[in-house]
Amino acid sequence: MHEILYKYINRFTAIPLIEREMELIKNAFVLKKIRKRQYLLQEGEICKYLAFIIKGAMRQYRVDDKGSEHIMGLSIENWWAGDRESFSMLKPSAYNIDAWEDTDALLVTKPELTNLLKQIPAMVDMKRKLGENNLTATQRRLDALISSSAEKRLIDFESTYPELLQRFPQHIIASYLGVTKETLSRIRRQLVEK
Amino acid sequence: MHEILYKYINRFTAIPLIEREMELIKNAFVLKKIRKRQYLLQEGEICKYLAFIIKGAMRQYRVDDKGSEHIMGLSIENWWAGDRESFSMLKPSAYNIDAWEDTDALLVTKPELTNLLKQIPAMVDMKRKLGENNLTATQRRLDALISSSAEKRLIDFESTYPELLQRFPQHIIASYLGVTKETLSRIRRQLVEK
DNA sequence: CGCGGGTTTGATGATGCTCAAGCCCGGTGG
DNA sequence: CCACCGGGCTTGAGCATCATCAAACCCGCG
Repeated sequence: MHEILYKYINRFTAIPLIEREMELIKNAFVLKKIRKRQYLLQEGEICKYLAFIIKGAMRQYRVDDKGSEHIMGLSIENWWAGDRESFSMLKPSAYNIDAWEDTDALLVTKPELTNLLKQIPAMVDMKRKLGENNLTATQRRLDALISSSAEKRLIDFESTYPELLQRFPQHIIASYLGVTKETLSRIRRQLVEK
Repeated sequence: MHEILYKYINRFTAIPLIEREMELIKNAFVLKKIRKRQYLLQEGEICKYLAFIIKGAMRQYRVDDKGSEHIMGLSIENWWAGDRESFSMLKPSAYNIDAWEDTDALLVTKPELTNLLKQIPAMVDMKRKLGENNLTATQRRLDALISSSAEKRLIDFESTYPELLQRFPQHIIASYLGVTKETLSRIRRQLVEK
């Protein structure tokens, strides 16, 4: 189970994990099975765990005053789930995270992660690069929202995240892109008609 | 000149800077005066410097195919300027950064910063928190874009960044919020009429 | 005085939302 | 085997929001 995580970490660093480090990781990351529709985090709670997804699919979203959901993030195998703001600052989260498919994830708490970072240089590398990638991805999305049409955002999304397209229904993708499901449907038709 | 930076760094850490560390910082951060309208970074270049602003105001923006500008970030005293994606990954930037007012900034290169991080624990703390804050701010902006009206975005902006309101003209703020200057103008009138 | 940058206003049109209805399809239970 | 149900997707009509384009205005400054 944990081998997948070791491999993942090694992809980020020039200093591969050694036996002792894998042992530490194995103890810190606990396997949790999360059923479809089950919450990993609910609005108002502090995000206690970061989850590395072994199998399955999760979504992070906010519910507005009118009751509609807005997707902030989607994650599948080999991705992370968790509200980093709440996790790192120990503040109540504004978001919900739940499983869209039955999911196996490895959970780690903040104290345990901090501890690992003190002892495992490879994980420091990973964390740094992960932070960079995250910021980059968020900025791209922001950029697209202020400067591109919904059509362009869809095209970009399809080429950037083809894996996600096949795992989540259209109304979820629509919300991620910042449009309604009806609008997404119409945009898709227009694209086919070309 | 560098004292402001020392103070800034100390705000992020429980381990205050010592004499020797300040010396290192002083050598790594070079003062640069940037005239209004002068570029710190142009699209296509690799972002060689992170800039800590001592005095003045800068903006980061993208120019789309139609030639209109989209503001990605604004910074004034005690903030940073620079394209983190380009800086950390050494990739050509999609953005321009220029001075909106005559600006004094302390510039640091990536090798120098890396070196400082190896030697100064306080700066590691600062970098971590800065990263967290940055991601948080970007996520909030993203959230607002997919789930709030332009009116709510303006109200939030005014209460979150009152300093910026007084330093940048409305058409810049409008672009930051993802609307045109005309729309912003009308929204403001509506708000006054209430 | 006139110029330039910034802001406002108006008219018009595009884009995307809302609400409501119908469709498609893969279960599930009679 | 069929009827029905629910979730997801599509379609249409009407409406709200916002962009675009053009013009006027305002004001500080050379």
